[in-house]
Amino acid sequence: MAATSQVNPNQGLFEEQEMPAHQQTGFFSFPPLMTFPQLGSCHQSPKGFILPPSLAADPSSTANLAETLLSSTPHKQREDSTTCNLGGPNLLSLQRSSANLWAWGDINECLRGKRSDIGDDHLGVSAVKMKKIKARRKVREPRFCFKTLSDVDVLDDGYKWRKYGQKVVKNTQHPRSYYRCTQDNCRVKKRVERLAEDPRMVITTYEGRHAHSPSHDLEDSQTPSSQLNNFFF
DNA sequence: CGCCTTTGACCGGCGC
DNA sequence: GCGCCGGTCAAAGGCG
Repeated sequence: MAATSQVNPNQGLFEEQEMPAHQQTGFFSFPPLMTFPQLGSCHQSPKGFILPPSLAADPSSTANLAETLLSSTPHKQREDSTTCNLGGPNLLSLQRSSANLWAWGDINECLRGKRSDIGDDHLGVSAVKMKKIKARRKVREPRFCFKTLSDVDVLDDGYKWRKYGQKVVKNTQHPRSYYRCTQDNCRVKKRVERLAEDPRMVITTYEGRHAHSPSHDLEDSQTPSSQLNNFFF
């Protein structure tokens, strides 16, 4: 896919700036229209990015886009959790919480569509719950997740992964797989599972940031991911 | 032989 | 304190 234009680096994808009232629900403030080299344009809705059909239909491109989004997150915000709200097959949105809430259970419920008000979930938690969350709060890597319509579980995001575990989680028919980046000194992990309601959808959750370029770069320095990463930083 | 997946065991957090 | 659950470990086996 040819790039029509490039992202203005000064836009600061995840800069916390003049958040419109209607977006102050935990979502990052995105520019209204994002154009990703080689991936095409993504219009922004109050809920996140609306992926063009060509992009939404391509799992690899979606994975690359998600990686790009995390790559462009300012350091101070990477300290927070960044999760993806799954509003639909073509919607990719990232959610910020004010604390590093390590509550996979919440995310999992989000993924299963059991909650419609994800923003309120994080912003309106009870004091008791917050206390418990803080108690279990640890220094964790930034993470985000997204879903993709795909026949294959592992999307080609340009990195090389090694599977280190598989688990059947409660109330799901499909096992969850755990992967680690094979690169030395890279502690990035990802989880892959199928959406309970729609097994055609793959839920991919990334944790951490790669300290290296995608493995494809070793063979081809002109890959989209390389361009994107170099572009943002 | 090296790298990978598989899979049961183990561990720690959490709710009751 | 106990049991459940998710996440990780590590041994074993497969594959190129």
